[in-house]
Amino acid sequence: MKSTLVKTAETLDTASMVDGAYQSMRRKILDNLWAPGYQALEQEIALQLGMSRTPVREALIRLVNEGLVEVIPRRGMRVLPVSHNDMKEIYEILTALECMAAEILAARQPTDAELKPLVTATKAMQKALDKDDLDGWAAADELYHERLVQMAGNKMLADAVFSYWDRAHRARMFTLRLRPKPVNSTQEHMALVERLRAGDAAGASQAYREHRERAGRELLAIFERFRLQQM
Amino acid sequence: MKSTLVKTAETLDTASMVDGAYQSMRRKILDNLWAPGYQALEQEIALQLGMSRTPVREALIRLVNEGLVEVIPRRGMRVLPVSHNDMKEIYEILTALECMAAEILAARQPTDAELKPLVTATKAMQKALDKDDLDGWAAADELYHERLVQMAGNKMLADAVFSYWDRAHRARMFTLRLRPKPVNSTQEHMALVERLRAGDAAGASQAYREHRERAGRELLAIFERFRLQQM
DNA sequence: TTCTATTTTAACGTATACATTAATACATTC
DNA sequence: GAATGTATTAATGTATACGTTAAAATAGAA
Repeated sequence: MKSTLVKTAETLDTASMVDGAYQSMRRKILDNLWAPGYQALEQEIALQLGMSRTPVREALIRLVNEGLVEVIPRRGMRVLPVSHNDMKEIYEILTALECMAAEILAARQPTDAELKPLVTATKAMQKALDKDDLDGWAAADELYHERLVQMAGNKMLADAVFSYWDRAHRARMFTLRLRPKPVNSTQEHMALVERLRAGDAAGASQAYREHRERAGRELLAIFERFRLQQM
Repeated sequence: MKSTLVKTAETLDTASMVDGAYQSMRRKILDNLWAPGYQALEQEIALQLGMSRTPVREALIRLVNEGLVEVIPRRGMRVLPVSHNDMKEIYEILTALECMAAEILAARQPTDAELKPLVTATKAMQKALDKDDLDGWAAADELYHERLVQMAGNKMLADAVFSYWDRAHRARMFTLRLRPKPVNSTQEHMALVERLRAGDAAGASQAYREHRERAGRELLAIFERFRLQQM
């Protein structure tokens, strides 16, 4: 029972409580604090976040749309596990979209200056790899792909890619330490940069595709090796 | 001022009022009853649909996510126009996703029985074209593409495609009578079916791509010819 | 005991209430 | 008359109220 509803520290930084609820819940899911299968009632969440059910419900609608949770009528919301098949579907979509991004970018003949962030990110990957800093490697890898997708200039495409990344994020983090050390990644990334610089759309697309298909294969192989039905 | 809130005819057929509100608004937008730029307050819509603001708000969140409307703090919701650039972005995404669908399907070597719906739809297109029934042609064309995308078996990909179709729907309908009669469509569709039957993934993708890129070019050309900034 | 019928509970979906605040209208000053 | 400050209005964002109904619990019968 709250006497007054003032904005708490948790919600102060965001514009609205709906937004605060959305970000807070999304983070909990991505960081695996709310593991796949985790259930909670609207009321519980509202209490946890220090707000009423209304903004929580509205935030949940967004999360449902993004495929991160489901809402079961009297069971509350439930964090959706990602199945082997989900993973396959997501990687097919990402392959299609990111290849298109690479192609668009190559067709635009980006200058060296434009391409610099990609080179920088690749160097950071190599440096992290040399130090056996897998988290650092993953962060740099993500930055590279993020930049590349953004540079293509198709905002909707970038948003879609980011949304699918979110869904696969947990699995990617989980497998990070289970798969072979990504020793070829640096050279693959640089090769792609070369194609982009050369304005070779087909080559860039092809390079990206092989890169992505290998990543997808490795990830799905781990699912099978560890007999994971979902995660 | 309503004495009692009973379910009206409009909402009876749907599970929930949120769903009813969502479908009703979506339809109004796709059918251009709520034209691009149309504005309405939550309260007005609620009154129109015979419900309170709550389900209207929740339905609006979904429409915002799908990119059909925006909600401006004190101006109510507004139906989003689709700009020339939006159109370009949407067609790039659709090209990527639908080509991937064609490729996946071809790789699966679909049987003649499986491919039959595509052949049927193509025949319906030709028949409609012979009768100068453009609406019939468009419906059959849409069915063909819908089936193809569904047959690829990637549910998420299909959902994404449908969502982007929605956004481009008004523009497609508008240009239907402004562009050259689609005399090559039948033969292009049949050619694609042939590639699918042959299990030629690269060929299917390529065929789809040319088909889509031409459609995109024609549509964007009409935008320019008629000096449309948006629609 | 086990199965069925009934009662109770509680979570949700929706409606309503209310405080906040942007936008407008109005008044006042120079 | 223009510009600035104040009062009013009204739409939203959020909280709360409430009826419905699925699920759980209990009671009763076989």
